[in-house]
Amino acid sequence: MKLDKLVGDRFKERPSDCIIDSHALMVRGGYMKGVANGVYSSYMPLKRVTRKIEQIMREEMDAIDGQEVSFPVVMPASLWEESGRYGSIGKELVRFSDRNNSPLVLGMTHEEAAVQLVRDYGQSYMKYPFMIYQIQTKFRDEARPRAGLIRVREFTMKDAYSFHTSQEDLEQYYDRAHKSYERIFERCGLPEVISVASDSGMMGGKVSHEFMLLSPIGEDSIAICNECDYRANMEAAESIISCARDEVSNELTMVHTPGMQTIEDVCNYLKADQKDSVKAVIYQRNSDDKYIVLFIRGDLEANETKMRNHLGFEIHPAVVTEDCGLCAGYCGPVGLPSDVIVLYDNSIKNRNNLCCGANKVEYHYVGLDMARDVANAEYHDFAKIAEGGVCPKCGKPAISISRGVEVGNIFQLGTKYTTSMGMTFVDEKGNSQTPIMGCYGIGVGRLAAAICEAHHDDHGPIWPMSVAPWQVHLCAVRADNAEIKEYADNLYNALTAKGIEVIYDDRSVSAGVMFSDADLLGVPLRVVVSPRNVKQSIVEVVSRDKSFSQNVPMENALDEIVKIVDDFKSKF
RNA sequence: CGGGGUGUAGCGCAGUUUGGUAGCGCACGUGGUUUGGGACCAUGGGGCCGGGAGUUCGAGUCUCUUCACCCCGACCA
Repeated sequence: MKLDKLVGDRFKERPSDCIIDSHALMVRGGYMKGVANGVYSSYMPLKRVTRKIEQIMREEMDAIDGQEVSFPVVMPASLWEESGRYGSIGKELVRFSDRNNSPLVLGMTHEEAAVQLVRDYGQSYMKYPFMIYQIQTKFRDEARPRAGLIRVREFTMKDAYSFHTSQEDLEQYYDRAHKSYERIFERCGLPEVISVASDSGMMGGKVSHEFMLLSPIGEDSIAICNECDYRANMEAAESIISCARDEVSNELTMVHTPGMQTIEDVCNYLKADQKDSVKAVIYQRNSDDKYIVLFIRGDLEANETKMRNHLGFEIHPAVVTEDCGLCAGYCGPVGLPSDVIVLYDNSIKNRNNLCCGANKVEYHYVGLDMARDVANAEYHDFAKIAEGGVCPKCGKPAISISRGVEVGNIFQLGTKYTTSMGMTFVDEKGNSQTPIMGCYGIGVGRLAAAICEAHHDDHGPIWPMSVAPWQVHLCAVRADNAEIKEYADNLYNALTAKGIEVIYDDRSVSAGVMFSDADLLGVPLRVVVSPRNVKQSIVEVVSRDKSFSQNVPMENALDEIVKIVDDFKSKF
């Protein structure tokens, strides 16, 4: 490819609306262009990167016995009604109608399509297990796309679905898929991606993992134990709090606390440790705005995901009105109105001598004894794990919290879709059974952005050889010089003939422009033909990250460069 | 959906307070001088100042209204 014909502008200034580096560099480097909020077109360099990522995914999916298939982007609403998701999913699912007023949806995920494709086929246990996958466009009408390709509305995803006759078989395959994912990220130049236990949310099923690139730009918080191998999404991480109890319980006493509405104010005013306080966090049920009050130790945060999972319905932070019977800022477990749902976190179980709201404006209690004063409370884990928290696995207080970009996930789906969509098979004994599913997804564009985010400098991306848009960036400095031009042309043709992917810059521009463009394209190896080098009868070969530099003799530059490229390919 | 911000050339921005010929830098075209880290001189092309409605002799600027985009939050199967 000749650089002077490469469609897409590269420029110096960072676009003002790009917050993260990968987005800015990919816009500046002529990789992509915004079309609408969260919708992008790709120019050739990005297309070549994602094509290589997709090819790696194909090879790894095929290696675990996957079969590539293709599902439709547009599906009839009736298919989604079978699983019940047509009604249960919110506005992220785009719904529209065709000319006959038949309702349609845009595919945001393809469990339904996968079951529809194989349910007639998979009627005998002998057909199992099998896995089908596709690499295709999805559309999710996200409330707030952001950060370039990290969170978009339209994106390409590799999604895979496996079908099994037993939980054991699913678990065995799930483990293979897990290892396959590790290989994919490693081959894409991101060996640092880690898997973390995650909350399965409304997808159904129990066990799931997210593959995370640790990065401050990430949208997820991850709890990592510094003492053992425990790693979990904050949403899923169990919070363990030791509950020491004072020997003597004081009497429950109401105290006047004028204007003290926050737990911090109250504790300062009462000279109490926040760990000896109970705070109320108030939510409402989405369906009818019924109030839900969570009581939790004052220094801890509520984990809304755990609350949702326990309650089994959606909630949102409450709007506390004057007449709802709850005193904002003074809400406590004693004397609460009876028409609210009350939850108690493990962190206050068995505690005594606590301070809490008195359900009376400007009053709090001290001397609260949970066992004595709130006798029939049930305690569960509703707290967010915190920095320095206790590891659920090894028990040491060694949890640290990091941010991460979710580049892939795997779920043990169970029978949610096969049951709702009536997929069955006949087992060895002639009994009808429901197949068990797993699903496995990776966002292609997000992975490309994550690679760029993890591997770049101020001047541009530094693509790993395995996903780089080209393998060699050939610069003919002073291409207006006939000797330079002829040599570089020949080298370009010879390298291309050897099957090496070369982007060739023979423009009559200054070296600065040439090198800046090369930096933005991030090709791992740069080959420079220039008057200075010709004078010494050499061709210069340098890596994009500057860790490698070698001058090869002009007369056998071709063979030397081929050798260097092969060497780089073997190191990804 | 709540809060904040921005819309002026492909990109980055000034001009808006106080209404009076549409500007600057980069990029792009042409001619020339340059040539190892985003060169220089000259000279060009490119704008419904996001859209609509108003006020006014006159609106990028004032009023109303809409739309789009960005950020924070909520949501995220």
